Amino acid sequence: MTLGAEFYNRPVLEVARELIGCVVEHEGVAGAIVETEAYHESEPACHAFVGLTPRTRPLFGEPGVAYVYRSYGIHALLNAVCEPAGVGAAVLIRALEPLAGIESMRARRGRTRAEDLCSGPGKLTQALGVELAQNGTSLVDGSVVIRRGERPSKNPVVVGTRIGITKAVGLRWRFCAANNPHVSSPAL
DNA sequence: GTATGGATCTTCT
DNA sequence: GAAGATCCATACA
Repeated sequence: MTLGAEFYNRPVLEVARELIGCVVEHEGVAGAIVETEAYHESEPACHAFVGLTPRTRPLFGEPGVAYVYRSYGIHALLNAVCEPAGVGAAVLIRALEPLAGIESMRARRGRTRAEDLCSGPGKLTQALGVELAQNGTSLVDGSVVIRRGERPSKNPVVVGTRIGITKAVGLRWRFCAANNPHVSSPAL
């Protein structure tokens, strides 16, 4: 059961919280989301804050679409576009707990420990095989899909401050599964 | 165990 | 030309 576009067509903070425990899948490789961050055009840490550019165009597009961009020249970061078309908002997927296709993840990552496969936004895209080519593709019926998790209420969610940014540092817009070894960094 | 620098792309100054 | 929503290998304590 994949999440429909209506799931993403809501306030980005709600979507970010509810994505915890959901499953991301790409070409048979899958992982449960254990950490997300919300970004919205109303705050300066969001790429959409500067307005619509060729790079940020997917952020302002239809909800339920993937926004993949390159960070620090090397890493691809995976976001899920939220809120109605015209509003620049997205949820950054920061960490996964490996569920399926773990051997593929290991082969792509060159790591063996499960905690090293998806415990960071640049790592999980590499583990899943997601690249800039997926930018703008649908998360509802595209090659990368997000579906409802099998363990709905078993994931207590902790709120914290976002990581690796210099603007709007104080907003507590990071959500992660409590006591999960696969998060990139424990919440405050 | 902590610290530092390299990789390398898009955008803005 | 510099900085950024990062990760990893290497160098030292």
